[in-house]
Amino acid sequence: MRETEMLTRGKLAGRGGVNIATIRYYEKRGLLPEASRSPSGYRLFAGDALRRLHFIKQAQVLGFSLDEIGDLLSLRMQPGTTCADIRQQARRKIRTVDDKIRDLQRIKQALSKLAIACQGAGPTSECPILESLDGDNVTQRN
Amino acid sequence: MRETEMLTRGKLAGRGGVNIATIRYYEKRGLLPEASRSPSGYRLFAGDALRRLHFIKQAQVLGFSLDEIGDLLSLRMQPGTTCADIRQQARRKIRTVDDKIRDLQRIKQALSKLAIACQGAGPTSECPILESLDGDNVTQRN
DNA sequence: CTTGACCCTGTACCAAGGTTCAGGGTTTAG
DNA sequence: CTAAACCCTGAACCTTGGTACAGGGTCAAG
Repeated sequence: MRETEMLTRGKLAGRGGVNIATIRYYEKRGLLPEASRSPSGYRLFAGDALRRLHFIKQAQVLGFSLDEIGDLLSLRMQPGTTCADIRQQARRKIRTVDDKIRDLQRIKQALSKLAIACQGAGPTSECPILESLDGDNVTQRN
Repeated sequence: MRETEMLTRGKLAGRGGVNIATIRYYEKRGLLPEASRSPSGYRLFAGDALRRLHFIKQAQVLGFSLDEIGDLLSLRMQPGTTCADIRQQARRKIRTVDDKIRDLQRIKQALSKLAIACQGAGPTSECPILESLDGDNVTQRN
């Protein structure tokens, strides 16, 4: 293993595609590890912080809140937890992910149906999106 | 078709599982149709408002913003648009939905891998969630 | 040895999505 | 006829997830 390159806050932000202030914010929230510091007090992040940052951003797009993302991240990391705990947590998350996927597929189907139903060149209002999109047979967590 | 039952704001909120104030808020944002009013000024929603409310809540869980949900809803409804417009919009949405599904599947896989890797009863830190979850080969819209 | 591009901190501010409040009518059960 | 339980409005307030600012050090190029 070669010495992982250390990143300043600005570089980490740049590579992660986020605002520089966001890094400080995530660090404060515990989503990024507290960076070590240079003699002059500059943050120095190890390369794994970048991977974490990517993960956070990805999960966020999928509708996980920062708190939930914190949970996901801490599945690893916890010093007092057993593998069984982690397995259980992971399975819980898998279930909610599955639910989301199912709901998205339903939406997708509805949209496709709409696109197909809408073959003509006529005016709208022949295009019943609501009728296909709803129906309350839908996952209702929360 | 029997007369659809009219719902007051409170009933609609109750059946939709949302705060009563939310109804007013959605109405103002144009996500719910403006309700007709009783002689004394009480809102009266038709049954279709409840279906819409369900749809909004569902879509929200999936990471759509209220603005995007507004777009989805207005795919129908627009008086000036042609079917071709709608088809195009629908296809755009389908693509973003597909992306979300793909990302979720990636996360799910990672979680499954974690659950499997974590078969033992040992202590944590043998459970590398980050290692499986990331990898920057991930959809990066925004 | 200075100037521009960084970095530090604490604090203020912002947008989205709601929720609560104040002040006031309405309706319905007892 | 009155109290509880609704509903109305405008406006203030709250949480989440950031962003921006002020006031001040640091470091690398010229």
